[in-house]
Formats: sequence, structure tokens, C-alpha cells
Amino acid sequence: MRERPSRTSPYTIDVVLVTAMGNELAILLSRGSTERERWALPWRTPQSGGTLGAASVGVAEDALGEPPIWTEQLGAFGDAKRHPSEAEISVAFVGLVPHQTASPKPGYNWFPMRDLPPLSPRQRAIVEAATRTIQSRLDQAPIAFRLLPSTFTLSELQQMYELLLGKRLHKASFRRALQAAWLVEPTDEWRSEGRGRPAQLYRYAPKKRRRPHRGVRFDFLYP
Amino acid sequence: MRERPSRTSPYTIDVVLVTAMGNELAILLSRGSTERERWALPWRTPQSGGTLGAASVGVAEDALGEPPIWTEQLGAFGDAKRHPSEAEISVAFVGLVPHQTASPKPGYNWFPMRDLPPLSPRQRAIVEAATRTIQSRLDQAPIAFRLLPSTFTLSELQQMYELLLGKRLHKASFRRALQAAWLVEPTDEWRSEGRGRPAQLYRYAPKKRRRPHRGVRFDFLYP
DNA sequence: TGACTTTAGTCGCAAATAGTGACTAATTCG
DNA sequence: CGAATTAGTCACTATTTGCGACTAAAGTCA
Repeated sequence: MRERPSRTSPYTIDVVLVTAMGNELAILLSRGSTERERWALPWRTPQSGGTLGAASVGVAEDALGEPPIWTEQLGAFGDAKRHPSEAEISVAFVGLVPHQTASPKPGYNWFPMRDLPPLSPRQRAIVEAATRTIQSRLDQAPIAFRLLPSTFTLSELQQMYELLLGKRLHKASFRRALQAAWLVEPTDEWRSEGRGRPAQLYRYAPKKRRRPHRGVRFDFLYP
Repeated sequence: MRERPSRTSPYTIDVVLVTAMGNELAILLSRGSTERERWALPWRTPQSGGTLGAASVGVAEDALGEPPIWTEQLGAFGDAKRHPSEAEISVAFVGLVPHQTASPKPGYNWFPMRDLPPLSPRQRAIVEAATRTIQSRLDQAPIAFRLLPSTFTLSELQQMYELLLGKRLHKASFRRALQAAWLVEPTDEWRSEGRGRPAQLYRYAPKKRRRPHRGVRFDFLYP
């Protein structure tokens, strides 16, 4: 399967694969090749001719058998922190995977983000960067939609936002903003989930609209 | 001064140093070592023991004699695009320099961003990433303040925002938002700039304040 | 000097946006 | 049937924002 790189490998490509498992976010880790290293982010060494992004997709395909539904580079991490491969730097990516389609290959496992096994300092930094990037992209890219199945109820969507943002949202405000954004359309299906009124199913179907015509924001606090 | 790295150098650290020259943004380029390469982003190869960020500051110090006033990593750029050093990937940084204090050492020159000399495809991509990062950080970090001298008029500040955003802003709205953010305080000096009423000088002096209590935003358009 | 121009700085209305509680609707459970 | 539970909507209020119009203080020029 994966090979230990030569010590002179210039850098590795490390990928944080994120999914929503029940009420928690989870990331995929791979079992280390020796007993001393327990779990680590999936990674590979660069292959000649491929782009960095393509390599990160390859890592995901090795681990799950299919590409993530969205990826973004997090940057290069070095800073004298140790990496399992002993490479000098890691180029890190974050990728999103809907949980339905995500069965880890042998040697890989999902771990809830709140309860990760010990990782190297560099990999901890990478996971933290992935969390920050997901949160900051939330209002710029359809992250939450990508973590849900192709049809979903508005309550499920709101719960996904609440999970990603780490805070409760008000139902009426959430739906008003969603309507204004022209991002979803109703299907003609309804889902009855135990007790309570059945919910209508929606699908992600963004429509063109004018960009909000905003002025400046000074949303920062620190020098 | 700078040395040509060995061909096996694993990666380079490339830095986009940005300043405001008059009415335009400008970046610093260094003259290539051969006739065929004309101008390129300043860069160096990693030094053992230092962090990536420290290396990017070193690049700026080589070029200007002092550190940038703000830096941020842009990520790793590879993707089979050629780099002057022939390194496989570049770890790119953006740094801000106020124009007053920025005298390039021999071999370096400022170029307005609208009119850059030919660069390698990879370095063009890095410059574009720097522009995007500056724009997106504008409401999260005091970028514009850092490009101005330590005291400035509110009109100068607004002009800097307009330059960075590439659009006009409404004076009263700009000042109201600025007041609400508690970011500047007036000095007791005034500046008379030819005709027109003299303007009061301000300094950047952020004060603690509550974070805005916002709900969700769906500010995206594309899938 | 005094009208005119130019830049600085402020006010206040109107429109858009956002927070929130209370309401109606449709289902299960006992 | 009534209580509980979840979905979906309404309407009121408060806040934020766009924007035109205003006042203030300087220079220019006849």
C-alpha cells in the first residue's frame, strides 16, 4: 500500500478529510506503519508531473476510494515540527466528504474531532488550520451543503451550520437568509422522521443573483 | 548577496512585498542573475533551523533592510510551472511595507501592479494570490493602516481602502463604520494640504470591543 | 473684499437587514 | 382525544447601511 519515503523526500502532501458523523465532525486518520506511531493524517510524497491538488485528491482516493467533493490547500507547514515522514515541510489540504459515501479502506478510521488520538505537533497545527479554514469559508462556499446528502431538510441544513459554526441559530432568521440567497429549491418529497410534522426535502440548486452591495467592514479587533 | 541554489534545492520561499506608491499598489522585484531572466519575486532557499515565516522576513530584510510590517503565507505553489530556481515548489508569502520606509537595495525595484514586467507563470499565480489575500483580509486585519504612515487623515485612509478594494466608498458611511470599530484616535495635529479645509490627523489605536453578533451569511454564488 | 472652488467633517432620513417570540400545521404517542 | 414534538411562517422591533444634503475652513482670483 503506502511506502515509507526516503529520508531525502523534499516534502509531503498531508490531507485532512472531514465528514459529519452524526452530531460531530470527524476526520480520517491512517494507522502508522510502526508501533510507535499510532495514527497520522493520510499523506503521500509528490509524484513527478502531477499538481499539488491532484496529489491531494489521490490521497483521498487511496483512503476512501473516491475523491472529496471539495478541497482547498491550507498552506505549507514546517516550522521545525516533526512529521512522521521526517520530511522538512508538509503541504496540507482539507477535503470534504459526505458521510454516506465514505467507507474507509483498511488501515483508515474516522475519529471525532473532539477526541483525536495523539498527533505530531505539525499535524495538530494542520488540523487546527483545517477547522479555521472550514469556518471562514462557510459563508463563501457551499461547505455545509457538500457534507449533506443530495436532498435534505432545512432543519438538517441548519443543524449542519450549527455544527460547523459551533453555535445555535434562530430558525426564522436562518430560513430568511437562505431564501434571499437563492441556494436551494424544494423537491416534491417529504420525509417523516418519527414524531413531529414531516419535513419537505430540498436540494442544493444555486441561482444567479446580484452580489450584495456592501461597503467596508472593520471586523477585526487585534493590531 | 544571493546565491543560485543547487538544482536539488527542495523548495524556495518567494515573497510578494506590497506597498502603496502614490495612487497605485506596487510590488518589489529583483533583477535576475542572468540576462535571460529579467525580473522575479525576491526569494531564498530554506535555511536549516528557521521557520518558514522567519525565512520570508529574511527575504524582505535582504531586499529592503527591514522587516515587513505584516506577513501572511499564501500557500505552496507547484503545478508544473517553472520557477527561476527550478525548484519543484515555492512557498509563497505576502508582506506589507509602508512606502516611506521602503528603499530598495541595489538590484531591487518597485513596479506598479498594473504594469509588471513578464514573470514566470508560477510567479504570476503567486502575485494574483497575494492580491486576493490582501482583499479578503482587508476586513479582518489592519492592512490599510499598515500601508500608511503612523499618522494620517481619514481621507487618506479612505483612499487607501478604495485603492485596495478597487471601488469608491461613501464618505459618511466609511467614517461611521470606522467610529463603530474603535480603531483610530485623533491626534491634536491638523494638516493643510493646499486648498480646502485642513484635515485632522489620526493614529491607529484599536480598542477592545465586542465582536459583532452576526448570524449566518450566504455570500456565495457559485457551486 | 467677496464670490467661488475645494476639501473636511456631520446630520438625519429612508431603506434594507437581522434578532426574536409567537403563532399555525402536521405528525406520533399514550 | 390531548399532549408532545417537529416543521414552517408571520410580524414586530432594533440595528445597520446607503446616500443626499448640509456646515466648516481653507485657498483662488477678480
